Amino acid sequence: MVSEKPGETLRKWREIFHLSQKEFANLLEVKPSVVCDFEKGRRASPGIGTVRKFVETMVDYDSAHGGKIVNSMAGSHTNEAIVDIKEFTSGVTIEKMLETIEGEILAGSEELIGRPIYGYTMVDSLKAITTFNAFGEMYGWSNERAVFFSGVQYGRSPMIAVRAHPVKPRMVVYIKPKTVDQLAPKLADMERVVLVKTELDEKTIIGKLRYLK
Amino acid sequence: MVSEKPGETLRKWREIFHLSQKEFANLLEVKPSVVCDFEKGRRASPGIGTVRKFVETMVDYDSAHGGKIVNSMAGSHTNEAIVDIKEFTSGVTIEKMLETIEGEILAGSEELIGRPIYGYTMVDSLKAITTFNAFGEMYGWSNERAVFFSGVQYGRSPMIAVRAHPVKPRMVVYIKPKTVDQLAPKLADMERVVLVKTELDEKTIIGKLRYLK
DNA sequence: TAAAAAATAAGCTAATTGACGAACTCAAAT
DNA sequence: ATTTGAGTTCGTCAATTAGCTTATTTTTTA
Repeated sequence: MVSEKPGETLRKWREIFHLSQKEFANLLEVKPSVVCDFEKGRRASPGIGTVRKFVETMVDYDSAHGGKIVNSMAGSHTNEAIVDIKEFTSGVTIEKMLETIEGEILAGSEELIGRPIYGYTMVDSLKAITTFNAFGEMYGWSNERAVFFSGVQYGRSPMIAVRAHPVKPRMVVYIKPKTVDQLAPKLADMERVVLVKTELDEKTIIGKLRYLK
Repeated sequence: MVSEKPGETLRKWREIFHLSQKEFANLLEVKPSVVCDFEKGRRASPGIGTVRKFVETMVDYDSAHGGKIVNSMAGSHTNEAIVDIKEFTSGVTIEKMLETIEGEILAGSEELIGRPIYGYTMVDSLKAITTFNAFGEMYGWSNERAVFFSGVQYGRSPMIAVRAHPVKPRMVVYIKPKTVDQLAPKLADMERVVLVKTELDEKTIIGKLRYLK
């Protein structure tokens, strides 16, 4: 929608949802001419409020009819490996994060822990590897984030995965690792990632992180 | 950005790009107070033109600095940015491809242009970046392929993306670039990639390539 | 602690949006 | 040949945005 021709995009969507201008206008509680004006680009730069209203109306309409269209689009492959994924509304420093999760630093220099991160992803290590490529969906809207791995044995494969993947998080946290192989901190240093372990369990961590914004 | 609080989102992004309000305002060619107004929500529903301007400015700024941030986001999510992606049923030489798209070579030695490629991907540079999906899904069945970039400004960040990504195409085509930064051919040479520009537009190219098999 | 930088706030103008409704085109159906 | 319905155009107008300038407050940094 944020394109040169938002009107054309809007029209495409309306057509996908099989709505006439009149029907759509009724749902929106505006007159059909308004819909037309937008589609034909009389208003070149609609406010995002308007855009949101339009999109929400179509989605609501679709859910009320069984969600056929939306479901067929959403990557409904909810990845089992991803336990939790969240964005913060503002940056949280790695330092702050460390306190919150009672983490112990395994790798990462002083300068790195001042950097802000904007969200986190919690992954079940075993599932991430055995099920298909969870690493693609690991990143939310920012990769300036922390990635938590649970079910860690030696902490080798998670770091190798991070190393192999083109997108790097800023912080990797091992949840209750059995032991930590000496290779892991070395890889973390190479990637300039802060590597941390915590003895808290998954639920406790999620609970504590809820109050970070 | 199309959220309840576009201002907060905007700020988050500005911070990720490590820009002060003043710096960002300078890039946008507006006064700092304007940036503040948006971030603090004095304008609740900015036009999508404004949104686009803001995003493009950040992306351009990033490209001019090596595209670190944008490149590091590559990998996840869906594929709005991919305009077209196709596999040939047999190998087509780069030479043949050049003729077809009326391309002009910017980098790449004689020996390279005899190599066969097996498909192509056409990417909208801006969308690749603004929709955060980018270069992860660029490769089809074979990486022995051409990658077309449309919406190229200076051709810097596309080549840097290629350089950063573990999988390399054989051929990179810029569709109607504004200008081509001298860095691009250098990077292409390093990667042993044939770099080409064409003045044909996307649709024409897709049309012509349809008849290659 | 003082000075500098960054961010907010407030007030103002011009341009644009968001909405309406009436008149209009164009195809298809009667 | 006329009706119907979907879509378009356009004049109008209040509300909002986009921008400026000039303080003022908050946060950093020296």
